[in-house]
Order: sequence, then C-alpha cells, then structure tokens
Amino acid sequence: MAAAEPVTLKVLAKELGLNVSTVSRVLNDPAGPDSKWASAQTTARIFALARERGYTRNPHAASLRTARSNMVGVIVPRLQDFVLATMYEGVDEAATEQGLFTVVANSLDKAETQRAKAEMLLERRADGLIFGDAHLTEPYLEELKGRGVPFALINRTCGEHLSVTCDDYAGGRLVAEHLISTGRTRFGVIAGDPTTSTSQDRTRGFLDVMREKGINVLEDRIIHGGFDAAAGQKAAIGLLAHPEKPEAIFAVNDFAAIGALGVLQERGIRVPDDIALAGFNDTPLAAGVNLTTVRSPMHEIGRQGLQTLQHLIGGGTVASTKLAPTLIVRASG
Amino acid sequence: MAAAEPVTLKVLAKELGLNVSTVSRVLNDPAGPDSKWASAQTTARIFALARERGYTRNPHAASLRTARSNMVGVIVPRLQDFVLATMYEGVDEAATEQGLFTVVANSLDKAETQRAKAEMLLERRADGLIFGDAHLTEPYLEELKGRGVPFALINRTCGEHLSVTCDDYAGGRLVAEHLISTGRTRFGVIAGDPTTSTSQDRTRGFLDVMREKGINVLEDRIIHGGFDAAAGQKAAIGLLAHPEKPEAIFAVNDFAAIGALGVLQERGIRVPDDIALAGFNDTPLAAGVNLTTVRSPMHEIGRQGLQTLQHLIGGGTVASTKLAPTLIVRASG
DNA sequence: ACGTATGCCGCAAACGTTTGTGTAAGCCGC
DNA sequence: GCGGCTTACACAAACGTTTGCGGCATACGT
Repeated sequence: MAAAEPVTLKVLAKELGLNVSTVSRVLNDPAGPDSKWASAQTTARIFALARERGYTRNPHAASLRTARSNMVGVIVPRLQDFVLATMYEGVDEAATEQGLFTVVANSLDKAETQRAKAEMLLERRADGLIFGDAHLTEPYLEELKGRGVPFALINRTCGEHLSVTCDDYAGGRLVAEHLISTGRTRFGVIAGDPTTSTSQDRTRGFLDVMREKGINVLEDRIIHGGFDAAAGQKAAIGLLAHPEKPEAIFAVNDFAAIGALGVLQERGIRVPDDIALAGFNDTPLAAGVNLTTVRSPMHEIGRQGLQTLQHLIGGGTVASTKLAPTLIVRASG
Repeated sequence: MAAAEPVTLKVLAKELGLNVSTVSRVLNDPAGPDSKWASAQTTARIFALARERGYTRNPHAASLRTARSNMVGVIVPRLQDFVLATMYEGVDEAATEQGLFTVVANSLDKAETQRAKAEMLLERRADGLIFGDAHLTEPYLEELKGRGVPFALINRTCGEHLSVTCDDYAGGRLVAEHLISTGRTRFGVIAGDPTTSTSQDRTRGFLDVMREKGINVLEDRIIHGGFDAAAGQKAAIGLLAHPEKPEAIFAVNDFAAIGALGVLQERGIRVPDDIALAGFNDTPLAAGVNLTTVRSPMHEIGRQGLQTLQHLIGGGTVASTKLAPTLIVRASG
C-alpha cells in the first residue's frame, strides 16, 4: 500500500512516453476509441492505461481551465414536498444523462432565502439555475436576467420567464367538469398560496368551467393558505363553518386535500357520499387514501426543465412548455 | 456594461498595489477584519474593495490547490421519501453552517446504483460521504473503509460503521406498550424491508415487549415488503385475509400505515374501533389522517450525521449515536 | 549600539487541466 | 524531387488559488 499518489494526466503521460496534451485530447474526444488525435495504437494504449490506473479527471482543474462547472443549481421551496422532490429527481436524472450534476437547495418559499441560496450556487460557479419556487411577482428573476445568468422555471410560471410546467388551468377545468358531472352544485375550493401560478391557474380553470355552466362559487368558499396538510385542515374547517356546507371540495394540492380529508373523517362526514373531494398532483398518498386527483407529469417537468435550461445555456432558442394533466377518478369523488 | 471581466484576486491586488498572496491571506483569515497578515489599514482597504467589486473566490481554483472540495456527498434511497428528504435537509443545514455544501443522489435502495452514485460523487472529489440507504449486508461500505474514504450512516445502521439513527428498538417498544395498554391482544405487523436495520429494530422492539407481556404474535402476522403506501396496502390486505383479524396493526413506517388505512376504510373497518393502527416517524400526513405514530428526530439525525462525518474527516474520534423517539398518540390508536 | 524579534508584505511554485500553436515525418501528385 | 497536405504528436501558456519562504523595515531588549 504505497503513498497512493493521485493518478493524473501527467503520470499517465510519463508512463506512456507521451505528452499530457495528447492524453487529454484522446481521453476527452467524444469519438472515443477512434479518436483522430492519435494513432489507433496510441489511443488504445492510453485508454488501457487510464482504465488500469483508474484515472478520473480532476473536475476542479478542468472547471478552472474551462470556466464551466458542469453543475446546475436547483432551488425548490422544500425538498420535503413530494411534488418538488419528484421534479428534482427528474432534473437530476436528465442532468446525469447529459454529464452534468445538480445541487439542490431549499428556499422555504421565502424571497430572501431564495436569493441567498441562488447567490451561493452562483458563487459555486453554477452554469445555470432552475427555480421551482417562483412567485408571481419576482424582482430577483428580473435581476438575474439582467446579469445574464441562464435560468429556467419549473412547476410555477412567472411572467414571460422561461418555464416548464403542468397545464394547471386545464387541470382545474378537468376537476370542475368531473365534479359537475356527478351532479353537485355547491362547491368549495382550497386554493393554496395565492402568490403562485399553480394556485391561480388551477382555481381559475376550475372557476371558469363553473361560470360556463352557470354555477356561482361564492367568494368566501375559496380559501387561500399554504399547500400542506395543515393548511388543508384549516381550510376545511373554514368551509365546514358555513351554514350551507359544500357538496364537493377541490383542493389544488393533494396534501391539502389529505388534510381536509382528515377533518371530514373526524367529523363523521362521509366521503364522497356527503362531500366529494378532489386533489391535485396524484402523489402516491392520493392512491393510498383513494383520492380523486389530477395527475401532473412531475418527473417529466423536471426532465424538460433541465433540457430547457441546457438549450438556453447552449445559446439555442427555446420556449416555455406546458405539459398536459390527466384526471384520476377514485373513490373520494 | 463593459466586458464584465471576472474579479479575481489578481485584479484586487493590482488595484490595491498589493500582491495576490497578501490579499488571499487576509480574505481567508478566519480572524476577519483584525487579521494579522496585514496592517489594520491595509486589511480594511482589502475588504472594502473586495466588497465593492463583489469578489467571490473561485472554488475550483481553491479546491485544485488545496485538494479539498468542501463538498460532501449524500446518498439516499429516494428523495421522494419524506423521511429521507427531511434528514437530507438536516444534513444540508448543518453543512451550510460549516461552510460546506452537499450533493445528494438517489440510490433507489439498489446496491449497484448506490455504488455508482457514490463513485460519481467521489470522482467529483467529495471530501466525504453520507449514506441513508445502508442495508444490513453491505460489502461496499467495507470496501470504502479499506480505501480510506470517510463516511457516515444516517437513518439505518450497518454493523460497526459509524452512524446516527433513531433508537428504533425503543420506538418499537413504545408502540407495543401503548397498544397493549389499550387492551388489544391480537396484533399484526407491517414490517417493511427486512434487509434494513430500521425494519428489524422496530419490529424486534415491538415483539420483545409482546413476549415480555406474554403475548404471542404469530409469524404469519408479520408481513415484510417495502416502506411505501403501496406496500402498506398489500400488507394490510394480507393481514385481513386471516380468519381472525388483528385488533391492532403496527406499521413500521407512516406511509405503509397510510396505505393500510386506505384499505381499512375502503372495507368499512372502523379505526380505531375495529382495528387500531400505528405508524412510525410522525410525518405531517400522520397528523393529517390522525395516525398514532412514533416521532423520530429526522432533521436532527441529519444534522448530527453531518457533524459526525465532519469530525471523522477532521481526524477526531467519534462514536455512533442513537436519538430518542417519542410516542404520539392520535385517534387511530 | 548591536543583535534579535516582530510586523508587513512580495516572490514564486505548485495544483491538474485544456487548447492554440508548432513541428517533425510520411505521402501524394506532378 | 519539390511544394503541399495530412498524420501524430509535443510545447507551453494559461485558469485563480494557496502557501512556504524570504526580505526589508521598524521596534525592542540589554
């Protein structure tokens, strides 16, 4: 067990009687074994020795030289959120395929934290950023654009900034059409954080259908708050406090829906017989509690988010994307 | 809007009429403003200009020179899992406090993927690794130890390897004592993946109490599988297939418990009147569906996991830690 | 007054890559 | 048999840090 000296291009080159530049070029050539940078024989010898010695390029040296880190930073409200965790998985999967790697950070949906984390990632020389926590008014994104930092949004849109999202408006419509088709006429909405596009678009889609069908959803039956189970519980309690209980509730998010479900069960309200309930995203727990919901392609949103960013970095011309949702009808509604 | 040339030590030094070495030393001195590397005046000038120009150290250059990346790699079964996501948040929080940063990867609980991701992280020159996906037999960890790679385990233990976990055995005991105290005598266990310490320790704790109280839990009432809602559903169906239904079910994991809950409700079985149900971890959804469970300090496990690793890297002497769980009694049991 | 300590700072060599440019040898066509 | 073209490599300069060493003052001790 020798001193375990690191195996660098230099030691490979010396052993092969070559210059580091040649070794570097061959090893980096995407053409692989039939690189045009050396004779077939030399190329083979280089690959053989590199493999034998277990050579791995020092990414710090490479990044220093090329001024590219091959790293993209991802900022999400919170990784604990299944939805964002899934999208991040999609981002990371696509990144790995492209030879990139990702670093993720929680913003807790707070502007200052978002900014701090983003700046930290930029200090680490991220080549680009992906935001999963955009709010409808977002001066920081403008600033970044001004600074020429490449970035893309996932999950939530924000103005004209490049984004990959679910077609939330369409998803809201799906739920509305379904619940109306079951014959209900009084509705409540657990609408999530009003400063986000997901909240707004989903409820807008829902309400547009209601309006089109001539159904009036009272303003005070639309309850805003957060996206988690606790917010769902609180909103449900609010909706049930009305003299005329709703016949169906649309929560724009599965977690909020499950929180609401807990309240209903606690009070002995039968679902869906007394009140129907629908969520959004089709997280596994929705299946676990038989919740009607809208499936959004979370993983794919992440994947395309990274691809979009990469095109942007590559200087290509890219446009925002909206992926289609699917209604999943289960026992709750 | 000039060519936006990067602001390096060199440009600072030139502007100040100093040498880069001086600037570097002052900027790196943990003593901060009263560094002993330069006169108070010079130090002030350096800090002033650095701030004005918005200097940020190039981490690639620094890492190249120092051969330390200040990055630790974290490997988890899956970030979608709330429990591991929370632990990772703890890791990352502690890392940020220490001026480190983290990169996380999913292993999907598969040995090959775990190895592949770990090696990728090491190629990126991670200073150390944290595993949240250890299995009871784990040759790779032995190999890493042999190679001198610093690492720590969180969530699950494995042999004598350094770890920070919840005291799962104690948690299992808590559940057993509680369920017995409610007067039930026939039990079923949804035991999760048997190749993990969490599964084994939690069920062993549970069964030890049962044995101590003279209660016999039949072998076929202990159903193994995964840790997710789907596995919970399947296991619950299995348990209900018995002629004598259990009076209480302990799922070693909240998600599995929620899956089981769905099956019970679907069949019109009242919880807890007909069957009591308890989970493990106290995820927010447990509160959402009023599930009795065991609270494990997930975030803190992550934090201490990082601290442990850091001590290990620093050459200190460290021992494994088990953090105490708390029983949370809710409506389900 | 002389030697030594201390404060303050510069010099220069790494760290491991990537990449523009240089240069021999061999082959071609004529 | 000579110019030009390709093949197959070598040379060397960066990229931005960190850090051992050295040097010149001024202050201090005796």
